[in-house]
Amino acid sequence: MAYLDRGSTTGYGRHADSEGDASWAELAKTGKSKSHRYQEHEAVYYEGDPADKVYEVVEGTVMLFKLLPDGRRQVVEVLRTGGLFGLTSKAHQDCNAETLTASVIRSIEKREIEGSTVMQQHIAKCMLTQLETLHDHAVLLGRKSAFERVASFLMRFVPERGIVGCIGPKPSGKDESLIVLAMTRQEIADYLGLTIETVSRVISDLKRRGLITIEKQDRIRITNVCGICHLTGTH
Amino acid sequence: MAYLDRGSTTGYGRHADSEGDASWAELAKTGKSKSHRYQEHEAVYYEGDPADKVYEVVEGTVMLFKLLPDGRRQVVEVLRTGGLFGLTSKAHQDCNAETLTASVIRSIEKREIEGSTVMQQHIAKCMLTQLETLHDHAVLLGRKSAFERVASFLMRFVPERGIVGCIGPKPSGKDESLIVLAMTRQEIADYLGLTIETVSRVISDLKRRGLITIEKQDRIRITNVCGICHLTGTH
DNA sequence: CGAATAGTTGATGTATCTCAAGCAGGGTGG
DNA sequence: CCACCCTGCTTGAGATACATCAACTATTCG
Repeated sequence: MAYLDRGSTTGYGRHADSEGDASWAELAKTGKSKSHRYQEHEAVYYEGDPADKVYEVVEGTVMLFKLLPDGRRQVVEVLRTGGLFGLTSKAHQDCNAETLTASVIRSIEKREIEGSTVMQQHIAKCMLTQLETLHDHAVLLGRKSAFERVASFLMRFVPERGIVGCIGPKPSGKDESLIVLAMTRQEIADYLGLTIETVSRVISDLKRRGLITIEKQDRIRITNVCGICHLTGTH
Repeated sequence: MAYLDRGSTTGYGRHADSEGDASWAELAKTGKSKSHRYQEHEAVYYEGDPADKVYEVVEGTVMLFKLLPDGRRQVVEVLRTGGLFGLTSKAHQDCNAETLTASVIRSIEKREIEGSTVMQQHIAKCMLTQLETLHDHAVLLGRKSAFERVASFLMRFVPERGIVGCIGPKPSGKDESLIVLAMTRQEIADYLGLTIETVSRVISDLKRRGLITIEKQDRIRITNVCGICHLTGTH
């Protein structure tokens, strides 16, 4: 695997990297990493905690967020299987980390990593993807309307669509996709820099326009993927 | 230098890392990196260009920005001496890179880096800082008011202040700082997710309140650093 | 000096927030 | 099993911060 891979086509928002898993598995065998099971909405660490470990989402979903003194919250990253977090150049965590769903998280002492080139390269690869995701998110937060934010958010869950070179719906029939948000309205709002009411209104409106149907609060069926994609502002 | 340094106290927005320079200088000696001088507001590369090099700001300031199809622009990073860019996991650049001031930029082919552990560690260190900066910026874009955004922006230029453990003004006399923005109002607006008019109004208001004085458009004297700091929303 | 460019200021519009009430689903206990 | 409650979500009415549109002013540069 090349250090700065020039051939990958990792999609928007995907942090997983199957190639890299080998190195973690290897470390796990040597007993140098610890896995731990977390419940839904359980804190992994808090901003300011000593930052001596690196964490990997083995299973589940984790969010990183920051709080302002008056209670305003911004979710800065949402990590899925394969995502790394706890990465910081400082002695203390810069974010809070909390599970969104029940999760399994593996942690490794940072000093263990110093010896492993493979690990370092895997971490570098993950950071590159995170950097790109954060760039896209800055555009979303700085320049997109509420509709565009929610549409972009929904498209994150549709694999192989909404990315460069998207070929549109399969010629065969329906352009649907069932997605599981695994986030409350409040978490979505804090991720998209909106209020819970605005998120709710936009979703209701998309429903009214026949672009989506709500199956169960956090399970949404996009009945017109292309329609949602065109609302993202990116295309 | 530890891979994931647990003792650094690099300040907000500072990407420079004097320790790492040695490795670049080393590569420069071997003739594997190229330096190039750029004018003010000259493009280094465009979004979609092949991403086969890594760049370092040797001197000057560089911004990375993204464009939406309708022309909306978001500046996603502002890099100063020591900052690295062109880092991406994909085959193509995800951003546009343009100088803000006349600059000297060094570039290295990505494949040259694959052999150098020192280089890789330096890059990793820089990415960690960028990740933290982008987290802070997400909070700014997602949750801060126009006043808080501009105040936070101004505080970026005041070294050793507005960071955790800030001890306030020196007991001796004035709490001043002269800063050089090196950005037009439009660039500031596109960085802060605002319009040029809003940026202008906020700056005028800060002037009216006696917190700053404008010396020359992009040279601002903060006459009350603590006052500005308390407007950032972070403290 | 005058044109071109960048920044400021004012008047008005509107997208999103705020505040407040109502609704739905899921679990609990009588 | 159903009434009740709790929590999360939705919807409405009104307020507001910021954007937009437009005119004006300051600065830069030939």
